This record gives sequence, structure tokens and C-alpha cells, in this order.
Amino acid sequence: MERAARPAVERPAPAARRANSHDVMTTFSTSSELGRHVGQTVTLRGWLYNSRSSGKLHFLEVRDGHGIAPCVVSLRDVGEEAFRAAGGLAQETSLAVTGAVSAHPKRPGVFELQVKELAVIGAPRAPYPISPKDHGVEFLMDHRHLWLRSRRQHAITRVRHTIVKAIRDFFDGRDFTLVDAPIFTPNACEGTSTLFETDYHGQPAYLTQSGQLYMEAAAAAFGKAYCFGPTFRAEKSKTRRHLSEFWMVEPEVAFTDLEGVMALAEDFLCFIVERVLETRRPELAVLERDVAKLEAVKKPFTRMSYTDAVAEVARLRAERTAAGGAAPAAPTAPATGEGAPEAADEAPAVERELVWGDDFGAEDETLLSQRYDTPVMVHRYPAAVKAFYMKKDATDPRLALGVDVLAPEGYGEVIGGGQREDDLDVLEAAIAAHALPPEAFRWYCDLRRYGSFPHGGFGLGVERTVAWICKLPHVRETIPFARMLHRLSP
RNA sequence: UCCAGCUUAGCUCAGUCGGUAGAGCAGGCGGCUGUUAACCGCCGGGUCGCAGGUUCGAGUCCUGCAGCUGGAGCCA
Repeated sequence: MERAARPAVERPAPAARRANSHDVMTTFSTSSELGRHVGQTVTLRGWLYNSRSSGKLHFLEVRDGHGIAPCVVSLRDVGEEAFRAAGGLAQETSLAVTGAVSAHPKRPGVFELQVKELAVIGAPRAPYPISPKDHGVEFLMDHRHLWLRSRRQHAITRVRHTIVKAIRDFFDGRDFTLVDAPIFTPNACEGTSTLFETDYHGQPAYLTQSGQLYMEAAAAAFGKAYCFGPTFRAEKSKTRRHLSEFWMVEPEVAFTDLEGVMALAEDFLCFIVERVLETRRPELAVLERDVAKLEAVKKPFTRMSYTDAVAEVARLRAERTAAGGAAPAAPTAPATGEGAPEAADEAPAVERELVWGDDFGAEDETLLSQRYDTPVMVHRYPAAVKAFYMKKDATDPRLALGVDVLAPEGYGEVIGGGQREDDLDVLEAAIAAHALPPEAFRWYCDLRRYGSFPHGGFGLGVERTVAWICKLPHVRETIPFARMLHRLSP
């Protein structure tokens, strides 16, 4: 689909590089376009991903950023000197190979190059650290700058790209205006989470944990608005679902209610999944993702009140105990050549009874979300466990009009949101009840002071969404350079 | 912060009852005309995380520390 701009060094003359040119030797191509050049001679530039040899034949897998093309070097075609050189190339040598394109004799739909010329652009100065066998998580994360080259990481990153594009297309297509929220904030948006503190010209400032409050201001200005950017949490979380720096998209809509927010979240997730299925089948195949599970993500999603969910969790826990007491299976990815880390066995959690008023634990979310093929929308939580800005349910003031969307297959919360408190007096009382500094929220209260309006929105965590759609065991593989409790480099 | 597990070659791991270090990959050399993490033969490669203890003797047992991994809490 997208085609990268070609750097200047690749340029002979633009006209000579057109795919329809039958001009041999000057047609540059990419591995993903080889099928359009059968019978022609093209040049590929890339890196040696792996090679095998069979006496008078070398098989080079050339990785060019788009895909990996099999290239066959025959002693008969290139002569003894070039043949020997081709056999001695180290992994990740950058090179240019020129040859005729043909269909792969054994793999339908795969095209290979019968090499006539091979030029080394840059030979590695040391053996490439990531060999084609298994590696551990720590080693791979230490070499993240190189790990990105691997087939599996390439596939994940391209799915992430498509998800990010789908997010923008969805909101842009529905007349939302992009309103960027600040990264530096003077105080905790929600007053609860642990934030990263910085020195802002002599006064403390915090890295944002949410753009939501700013989006409420944007909703009053634009009707429908969203922000999309990095978000920071300083909690010392060490789990497969947490990063210190992650990306979040936060739409906010004027004149809507909880039902409207849920309908938007539902359409949004369906749009993202459909887009990935439309454009990233090859990448999902590399990841050995069961696409039937994604194809099942269709409207309507299961909607369940918190009160019903508590009963459901209690039932599921009892069922599990009866079935042998095993903890719910954690999401795992198939182990592949690049050493996909296996999820460790779940430690059985200390099981205290879940009573009405408690928030769900991670295990409860897993239990619930494994139960259904579609995401599950759990709504109307106890107000006591939710943020101060959530609007109370008029029919039961113990409840807040919030919703969490749990992704299927045990992935848990990918969206959190709801309807906001739009009554100035109630909001000011909530700020006082949470012991928050009223002056810091004066501008936020202004939104209710000058033409208040019912409104709501949600936040979607990009990395958790990528992990779910790719069925990855850990969010650290969903972002190019993860920032975690014990990971600040590369 | 708490709980559990792990730490042996560049990488992934094995190492029995406490008796003095082993495989695969990567690297080097050689072989093979359709390989798919190719395969076959040969070669080089070790401060067994660190500190202390028990013992005639510790990779192995004990104590402490460090690092990592997973989980809890918090959350997207």
C-alpha cells in the first residue's frame, strides 16, 4: 500500500524506474513489488537476512524494508569469484542484487530473483548479534534497534502503523477536529496517578497522564474533538500490560451521553479491526494470528452493567475452581524463530472475594473478556472507584456513568471512558470530596460555568490495542522503543 | 512497595548424588545444484552474576547483595 519515498542515493533517473519500464538494469524495485516484474531484470537494495548454500547454489534472503525476497545465486550464472563472494556474506550485509524475476518453483505467490550481479554496499564489521535462533527478552530489548529488523517485529510495527492510520481516518471521517493536548501539565489531571515530575523553569510540572480535561474544553469549541499523543505514567508497574510511555487517543463529544459514548467506542473498534483485516493479512500471517477471532469482532458488543459483571465474575470464578482451580490462561503468542517470549505461568492470585464496590482485578478482566468473542462493555461502575469528573447515574447515585471496554481473548481493558459531570455544583463538590485544589480546576469548572452541556468521551490505549490485534504476550513489542520501569534505552 | 522464579561460551540452554565444563546457533575452514531457523565434517570460544560460608573438594549446598523476568496494586 504505502510506498516509501526513495532516498536520493537510489536515483538514476526517475523515468527509468517506473514499474512499466521494460528497460533492463535500471529498474529498481522492492521485494513487495516483484510480482509485477516477472521476466524483467530488476535491482533490489537491502540487507542479507539469512542465507543457505547448496554447493553450486546460494540462497540469499534479502530484506529491503518491505519484505524478504529469495535471491538465487548460481555458480553457472555469476562465475566462480562472484559465487564464492556471495557464499561468504555475513548476516545483515547491505547489498544490491540485480537479476531476473521469476515465480518461486515451490511457493505459490512468491517471486524470486535469479541473481546476475551482486554488489556489497556495507559489510558488517562484527557478527550480527541477533542470530537466527532463540534469544531472551532482555537481550532482544537491549538490541531493540536491531531487533526491529526481524520479520516478526516488522509485521507488528506495520500493524501498529495501520492502526494509527485507522484511528485518524475514523475520527477525521466523522468530522472530529484534532486538538493537541499539552504534554507538560501543572497538576495531575485526575489527581490520583503517579506522574513524572520535571523542572519547568523553576516550578514543578508533570508529564501528562491524559488529555481528557483539555478535550472537554475542545468539545465546547469544536463539538467533536480528539487528541492523539504520548502519555506518561510513573507507577512502578511491571506487567505485560504496562508501559511508562504509551500512546492514547482521546475523543470527546458534546451533547452526548453514556449510550452515545458506548456506540462510538463500538464503531471505532470495529473500524480499526476491519482496516487491519483489509490491509494487513500478510503481517497477521507472519504473526500466526488466528484471524477468525478478529473477524468475529462485529456489532453489537456485549454490554453489561458493573453490577451484572460482578455476579458474572463470581460465577466464572466458581466455574474455574470447579474445573480444577487453574488461573485463566494468559494470552500467549506462538513461539517463533525470533524468540517470541512465552508468557510465564500465571501465579495463582490471592483470591479474596469480589464484592460489590470493588474494582475488578486484572485476573477478573481476563476471565470476563475470555468469555465472549466480541469486546465486552462494562458500564455504570460504583462512583467511589472512579474519577471525580464522572457523572453520577440519575437513577442510582452510587453509580458513575463510566464504561470500560475489555478486548476479547483475555486482553482486558483497551478503552476507558464515560459521560462527564456537567453540573457545576456537583462537580465542585466532587473536587472538594477528592481533596483536589479548586484553583487548579477553575478553568475546568469554567466549562460548566459558561454554557454547560452533556458530553462524554473515552481514551484508547494504542499499545494494548496492538497487542490484542496481533495477539502478543506483552505490550513491549507493540511500540518501537518501549519505556518501562527498567528500560530507558536504546 | 510486596510475592515468586531465573542468572553457566557472543546468544539460547543442559549440567545426575558435591568430584574440577557440555550441546545447538553465531564465528573460522571444508563439502553439497532448489535450500526454507537447510544439512554434514572439522576448529577456536568459559572469572559458572558478585561477596562470604560449609567441605579434602562447590556450577551444584547455605547466607547476603545485585541484575533480570513474571505477577499483585494502579491503570490505557
